[in-house]
Order: sequence, then C-alpha cells, then structure tokens
Amino acid sequence: MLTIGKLASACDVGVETVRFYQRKGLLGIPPREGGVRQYGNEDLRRLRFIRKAQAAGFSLSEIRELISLDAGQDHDRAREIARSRIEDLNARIQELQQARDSLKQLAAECEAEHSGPCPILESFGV
Amino acid sequence: MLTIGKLASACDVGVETVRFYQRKGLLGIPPREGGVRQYGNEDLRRLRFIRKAQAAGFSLSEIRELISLDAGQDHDRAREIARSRIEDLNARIQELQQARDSLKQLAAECEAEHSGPCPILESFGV
DNA sequence: ATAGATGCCGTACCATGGTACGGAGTCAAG
DNA sequence: CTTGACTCCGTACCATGGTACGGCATCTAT
Repeated sequence: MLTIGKLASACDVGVETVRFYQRKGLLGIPPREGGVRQYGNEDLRRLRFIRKAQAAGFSLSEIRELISLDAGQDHDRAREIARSRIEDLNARIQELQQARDSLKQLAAECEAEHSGPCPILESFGV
Repeated sequence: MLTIGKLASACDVGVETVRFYQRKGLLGIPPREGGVRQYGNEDLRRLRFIRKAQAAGFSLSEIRELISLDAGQDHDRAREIARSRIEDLNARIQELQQARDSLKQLAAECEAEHSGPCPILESFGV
C-alpha cells in the first residue's frame, strides 16, 4: 500500500497532480487508513496508464473515456477513439511538417540574403 | 481606413480578438476619429501576419518578438527564432508520429483480437 | 519532547488564447 | 424619432493541465 507521496513519486508526478486527477475522476477514491489515502497496485497501473496515454496525445477527457471502457470490454468504442485520435494526429503532423518546411525554406533564404528585408519576416507579409 | 469590425472581418477574426491582440501588444494603438479606432493597411498586414505566423506554430509571444525584429532588420535573431522553432517542430512531429504508429499498431491488434482484453487498453497497462 | 517530513483540505493562482457581457455612446436609414 | 448596427470600455469568464498556499494533524527520528 502506498501513500499519495509514494504513488506520485513512483510515477514521477507531483502530489498535487494526483489529487487533481482524483478530482477529475481519472483516479478512483482510495480507501483511507487514519484519514490517509491508501493506494494499491491498481492505482499505480492506472496512474502509469494516464501518463502513457497522455504521452500518446490523448487529452484527459479521452483518457477518462478509455478508462471507462476498460470495465466494459468495449473494443469497438476503443478502436473508434483510437481511429479518431490517429486522424487528429495525422492532420496535426501534416500541419507541423508544412510549417517546418516553409520555415526551413525561409531560414535558408534569410541566410543567403545578407542585405535588404528579412525573408522570414517578409514571408508573413509584415 | 477601417473600423475594428472591418479589420476583424477582413482577417476572419472576432472584434474581441483584435482588442485582445492590442492589449497583448501585437497590434499598435491606432489613431482615433471621434473615439473610434482607425486602422490602415499596415494594421491589416500586421494582423494577417499574426494569423499566418500562428498557423506556422508560433506562439503569440514569439510573434511579438518577430514583429519587433521587423524594425531592427535583425536577421540573425530572426533566424535564431526560426531555427529554434524548427527544432521544436521536429521534436513534436517525431513524438506525434510515434504516438500515431503505436496507436495504429494497437488498433490493428484490437481488430484481430475478437475476444479477451482490448490491446489498446492493455498496452497502456490498464 | 521537539523538529521535520508527510498527510489532509479547500481555494487561489498560473499560462495560453481567446470569448462574452453589460452599459453607454454614435450614426444612418426607415 | 426610433430601431438597429456598430463602437467604446473594463471586467469576468471559458477550457486545459496543472501548481502553490496556508493551516492543521500525525508520524518518525533524534
């Protein structure tokens, strides 16, 4: 059994973050012993799940839904969420690639152009 | 000369957004005529610049700095900002690609696996 | 026995990028 | 001459994902 501090440091998050997730319904309400929260392995796994899913780009409310599917074994819905997340990710990747490529282009032009206006600034029509 | 409403709709933003940018120092303080802000082509270009730079992934404070470089012709600093933005973008793209790829993998497994636990949920250790 | 670490709680605060609101003034058209 | 559209202003509010604070209780080590 873990106290909030142990749980938090085991997952490399702050104590306040654990309390925050609790308030947001991402972590269950643990039993108390002498007023102190007692966390078990389930909570540890849950918190690790949250951090990993977050790293995969899920928002906290998506994560909350993923967790709720866990009980229901609802593969279809889980796949649906995953698919929609994949599409979001693809779109976002494309956007970022475009932004990066045009910025690269501009930086190269700027390097070459040693007098006159700056192409980076110019390109946005300043 | 444009009123705030014309300027805003010309750039497809809300009037409140223009006021917000003004407060944030992204747009200059325009002359008034009878208490009403009068915007010119410079402001139009500036606002368009802001939106394009934003689309390229710059934060409002980076944009503020880019604008301030405009006057100074400071190519070096502009390139520096661009470079750092490019690195951020590359890192972010990589993260998202990894997230997407593992999610894709999981969704495929989930499709195949028609009984037992959901691989998407499992993978995060729920 | 006293200090320091840790726990509890509610509430306030942070950054980011806006959006909404209410009251008041101004202007042109019907 | 009133209605509607537009402007002005400050301030409050929204979501997101936390972080910090202050006061108090409890546990452990010196």
